[in-house]
Amino acid sequence: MGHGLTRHQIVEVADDLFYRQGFEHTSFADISSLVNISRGNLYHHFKTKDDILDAVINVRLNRTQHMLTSWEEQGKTPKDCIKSYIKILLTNWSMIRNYGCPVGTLCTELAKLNHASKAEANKIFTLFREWLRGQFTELGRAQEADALAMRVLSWSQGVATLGNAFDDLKYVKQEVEKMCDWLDTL
Amino acid sequence: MGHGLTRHQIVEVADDLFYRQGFEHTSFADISSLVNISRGNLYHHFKTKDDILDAVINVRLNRTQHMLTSWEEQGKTPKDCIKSYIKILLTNWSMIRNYGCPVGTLCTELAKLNHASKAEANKIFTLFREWLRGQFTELGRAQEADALAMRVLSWSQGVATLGNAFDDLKYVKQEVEKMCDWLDTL
DNA sequence: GTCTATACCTGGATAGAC
DNA sequence: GTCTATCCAGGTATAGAC
Repeated sequence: MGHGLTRHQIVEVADDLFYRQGFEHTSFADISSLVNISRGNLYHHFKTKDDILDAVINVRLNRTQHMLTSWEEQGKTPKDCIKSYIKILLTNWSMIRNYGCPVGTLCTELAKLNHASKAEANKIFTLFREWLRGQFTELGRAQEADALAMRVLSWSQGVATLGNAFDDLKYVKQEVEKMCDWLDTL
Repeated sequence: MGHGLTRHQIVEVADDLFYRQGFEHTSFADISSLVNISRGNLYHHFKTKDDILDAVINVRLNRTQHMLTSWEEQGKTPKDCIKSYIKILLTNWSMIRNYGCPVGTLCTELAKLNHASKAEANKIFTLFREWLRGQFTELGRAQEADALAMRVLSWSQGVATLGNAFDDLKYVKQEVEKMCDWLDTL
């Protein structure tokens, strides 16, 4: 199992394809052709497709953690931080529009496949949940912090799903505004 | 192309499998073995897998339409009707828990596959949307009826996705209550 | 570490006997 | 209408040469 540049590229490409095409729909041929290595060579780096998935989930967990940390560094108040989360609906709109929310769609796909890594994928949701809970706690809402975190999570999930289905940027913009307004009333 | 009992059974089984396993993950072998016919025979009834999908979407559209009509017959007020919609989260919890929302998950899968029938599947969302809009209009909220309909749709979508990911019935119950309370304040 | 070749299986789809 | 046999493409995975 390599740990070098090629392996890194494989995970990067797989991450992208799993998001855009779905895990199951992505083949070894898809990945290897984009990395410019042979199919057989892929197996030198990863024994199975499930191994690639685990590596992808790990990368997503790390990337999410870094994003959350950088939001905390940039935002002055907890509300600023939470708004950074809300606004990814717009920041990533060009992707969400076509492929939905990367977290939600992976979790639902793995749920249907009854995949062994389903629990790992769910951890990405948990990461967001606990971070949001922390922000609401800092806001002085310790008692209802988890419920508020879930509220923000589910709101954005719903908007991502419907924004994707109806391909409606205007709607997403309105909802993002509503969410920010709602947050300001807290 | 047959129109008899077998064809009906095929669509019924495919409907169930597409929901539980996903469209792509469901094979002709899966369907034919459950209908107790040979794989080859399946092709007597449907030329392609996409044809089966179209038939399934059609059935779902019809079923949804009937459900909406029966809600109107049962509910005395528009709020009763909307609550019938909200409560499917609990009525169908044993399925949502494992496989998510049948409408949302099909739409996101077809979006990733860039499937020709994506637009057809989205019509199920539209059916709910327009029916909800009608209910809010009757409630005397004509001007904001569509926005309210989208609000209800996205709220339930978000709750279904997170309820599925965290396998949390208690959370779903709380959200259903919150949605009903919110509706009562309108 | 990288590549080719290849085994093996499953899936979608067709042809033709009954 | 139903079946078997079969084709072909594509997918996962392995062996072994370089």
